Amino acid sequence: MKNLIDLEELKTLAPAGYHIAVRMGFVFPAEEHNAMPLGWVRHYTARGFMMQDPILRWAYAETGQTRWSALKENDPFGILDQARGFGLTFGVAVSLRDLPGDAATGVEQGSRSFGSFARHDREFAPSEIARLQDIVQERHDALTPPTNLTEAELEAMRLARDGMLLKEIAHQLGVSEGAIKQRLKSAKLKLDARNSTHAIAKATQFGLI
Amino acid sequence: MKNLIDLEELKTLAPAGYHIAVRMGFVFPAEEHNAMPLGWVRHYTARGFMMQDPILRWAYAETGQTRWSALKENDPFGILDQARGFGLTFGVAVSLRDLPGDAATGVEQGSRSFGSFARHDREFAPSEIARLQDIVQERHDALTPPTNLTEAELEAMRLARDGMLLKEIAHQLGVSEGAIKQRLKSAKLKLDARNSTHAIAKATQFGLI
DNA sequence: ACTCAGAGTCGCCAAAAAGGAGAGCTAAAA
DNA sequence: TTTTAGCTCTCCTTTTTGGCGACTCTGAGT
Repeated sequence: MKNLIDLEELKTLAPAGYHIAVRMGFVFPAEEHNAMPLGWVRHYTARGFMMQDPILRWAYAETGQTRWSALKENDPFGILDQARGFGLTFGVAVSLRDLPGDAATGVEQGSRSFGSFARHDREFAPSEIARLQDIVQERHDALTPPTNLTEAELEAMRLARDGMLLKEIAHQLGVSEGAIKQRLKSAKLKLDARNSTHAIAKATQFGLI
Repeated sequence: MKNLIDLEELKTLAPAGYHIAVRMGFVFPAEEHNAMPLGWVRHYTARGFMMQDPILRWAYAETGQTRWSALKENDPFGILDQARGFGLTFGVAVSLRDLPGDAATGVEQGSRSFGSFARHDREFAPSEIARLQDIVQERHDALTPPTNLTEAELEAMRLARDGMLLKEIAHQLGVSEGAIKQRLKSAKLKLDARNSTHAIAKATQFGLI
């Protein structure tokens, strides 16, 4: 899937780094964009900060926007202080979710997306925060998975993903090669993909296969 | 990539459910297997339990094995009690990581994998726990990514993943179509893949592209 | 009961794309 | 120097794709 995020704009809006997680599932997101400083990522990962991170804690619990500075009292491990040592001085987080039962998305349980953005020099302006929220919302919407793929189409894609030829897939599923072509063609159409490789990459990122 | 986990065996070992995350990145695992009860997943997700989950907290901080019953004193939100209402009565978690700087894996920062397993009727036996740890370790090892792919090979796969034709990729990168074929061929060899679609699926799951 | 639309299946054909073998060329490592 | 890995190219084969039409089945509406 093409990266639809304007990386230049994000680099301008959050010059010190950003982290975006789109459509969280049970525990993990459908897509992740991580441009936090490498030193911070190592520091953070090595210490397992994830479970104490006040930003993630907020993002899982709330919806809307917050400056990191508003989370200070909820940071017993001083993670925000340590982040400052990596140029992550001022920050803002946005979090959003589908409405539960939103028929348009076909997602029963609304899924959540959030982003965290940092700069070194000053607090974020309200207009910048609004734009960042829009960016996360756009990506959230872009990853709304199609729900009309049939099990036959998904199964054909699963086997193609594992490197099988059309004739092998056809034999394994007990149908003609033409039928497999038709299934993949239909899947490409539904996924708005240019070829089978593209369709399979998209379906994988959607968590469909 | 084929699912190499013996689902039947897991179903026998953890009849009430299991959740395995292999090779965590910053926030995101290379692979996730979730067979927890659907009701529990909804309950858990809707309430954002992830950030308070004593099992995840343990898994991010420790290495080895632990019974859920040993985590009770570290569960202020009573998540383990609530899990019991979904048949998740007895449980065990295992967590493991590469040694930092392990040359064999080529991973600078050792990555972490963990699993959580549940049954309704009794505590897990030590031999069962050992077997579960082996299963997670096997999967962890299976997902050791190859490190010898060149940037040229990765770039060709990225563009192919996004649906571009070989001639388009060649034009965009300013080389011949034959060169792109050669790069993909080399990538297929290194990834032990049967064709480009397979190679791209593998590279994606390894987090290489 | 009847028609209609849509989805799924299949075969055929021609064109496009991908894959495979082999060989030359270069730069860096042993 | 020899070796090795990476890149490039050409020629040829295999696979995939797109377009067409036809058949079946099912469910919705008339």
